[in-house]
Amino acid sequence: MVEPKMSQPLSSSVGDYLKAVWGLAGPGVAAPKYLSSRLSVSSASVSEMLRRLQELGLVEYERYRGASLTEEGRAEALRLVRRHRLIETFLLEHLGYPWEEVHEEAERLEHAVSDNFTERVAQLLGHPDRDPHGAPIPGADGTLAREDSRPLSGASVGDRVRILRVGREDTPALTHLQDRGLVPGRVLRVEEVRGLDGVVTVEDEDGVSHALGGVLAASVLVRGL
Amino acid sequence: MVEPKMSQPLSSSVGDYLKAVWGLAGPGVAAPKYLSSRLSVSSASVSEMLRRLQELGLVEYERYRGASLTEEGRAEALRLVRRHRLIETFLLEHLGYPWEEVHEEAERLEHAVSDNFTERVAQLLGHPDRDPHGAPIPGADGTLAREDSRPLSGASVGDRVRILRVGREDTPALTHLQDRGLVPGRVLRVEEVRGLDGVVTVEDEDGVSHALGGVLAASVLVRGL
DNA sequence: ATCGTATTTTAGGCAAACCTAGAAAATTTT
DNA sequence: AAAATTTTCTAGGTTTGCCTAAAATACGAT
Ligand SMILES: [Mn+2]
Ligand SMILES: [Mn+2]
Ligand SMILES: [Mn+2]
Ligand SMILES: [Mn+2]
Repeated sequence: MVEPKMSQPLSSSVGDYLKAVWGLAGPGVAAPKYLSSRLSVSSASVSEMLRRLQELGLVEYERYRGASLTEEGRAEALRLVRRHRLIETFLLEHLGYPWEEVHEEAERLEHAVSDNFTERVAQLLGHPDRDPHGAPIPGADGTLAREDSRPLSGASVGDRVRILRVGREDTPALTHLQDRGLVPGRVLRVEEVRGLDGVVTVEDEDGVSHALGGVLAASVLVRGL
Repeated sequence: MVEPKMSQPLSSSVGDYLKAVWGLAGPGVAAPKYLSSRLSVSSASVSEMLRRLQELGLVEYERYRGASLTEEGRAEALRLVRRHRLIETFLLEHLGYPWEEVHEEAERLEHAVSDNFTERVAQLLGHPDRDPHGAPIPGADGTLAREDSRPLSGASVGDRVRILRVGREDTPALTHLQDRGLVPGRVLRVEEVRGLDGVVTVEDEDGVSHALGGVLAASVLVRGL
């Protein structure tokens, strides 16, 4: 149990740090270096913020090692992730945003909307369980569906798979995949997995072949058919 | 002409100050006292901010008198007002918010949404020209429709009028009016305008009478039928 | 015109987020 | 096991936005 401590609402910065810790590590420890590059902030800023987050009871922090979320920190991170993913879905389905642009807008809106807004959007959307990128949407109660997907980079030649999720959020990568129709729901057949450089070649439902570099292939999460 | 000066996006605080100056004064001068009470901020903070706004070229400021908007400041204020009013309309019509609750949520969201978001919402709503409180929505080009309404407090006994707009944004007042059906569009007959205390009594379309205090009556804007 | 009150400004502080430069610790390479 | 490199932390500084207390100015009333 954690002290209630009736805190004032947390800032956008605090929220983004918590999401970043959660995003990498789940229950594990996020290194300062990772947070620094992920949040585009100096390591000095990270050190300072981690000390403050510990002060606030949101992370456990050990100097020179990094930070992991407390129960309270995890709850706050999941609350933001829920907002983020519902907002993305809303932007796509109701405002006609292009698939690759929803993330950026959601990154700001997630800090400005109320719980009231969030739940009304959830209702409007019919309580979806995945966002436009295939990521599971945490429940209002903080539960998160288990993921049974595997990276395309680990598939074998001949596998027939369906894209379940795209684990990237930068616009260039999303645009690239979108242009080739490599989005959640698409069915692929694996033509080649090259050990040398990790390039994976797949054929889509229309018989078109696509070659993906190792890093990109690792972020395309699939499930066998 | 004002220097371009390619500024980074303005903060929420700056935006709310600009809206407050615009809200009172139009082209006139807003006194520090007014801004202080409207924004719930100390007069010291107001002095400081007005100096900065002048520095940024957003207001003209004369010590001990107050501030008025420059062209650039006015444009920014109108941009925010447009967002605010479109968001309110959206919250009411698409998310089912109660009439009296839309303002508060819009006050935060107006600072977080992009122009892209704003214009997509405008399109979704069919480019409305009034928000749920009857206030005109500025165009994307910064134009604002002329208002030909008069305060109910200035009406004469026997007048038949239609509510065009409610010029309040605090939830208690809005709830009070909403409960009595005194919202934009409603038609009323003026039964009494009491010189002594300014109380105005009106009869609505269902034959129900309502007495409004002078201040409240002044914020109900009507047009003769 | 002067007094008293109300308003506004100045002075001095504080907290949140960021930064750069340099010191310290950890890790990897030789 | 040193040395070299990388990572992290500390020190000190900046900007934004707020505050209280006290001084300066303006205004309204005698
Ligand atoms: Mn996203
Ligand atoms: Mn964010
Ligand atoms: Mn409003
Ligand atoms: Mn606002």
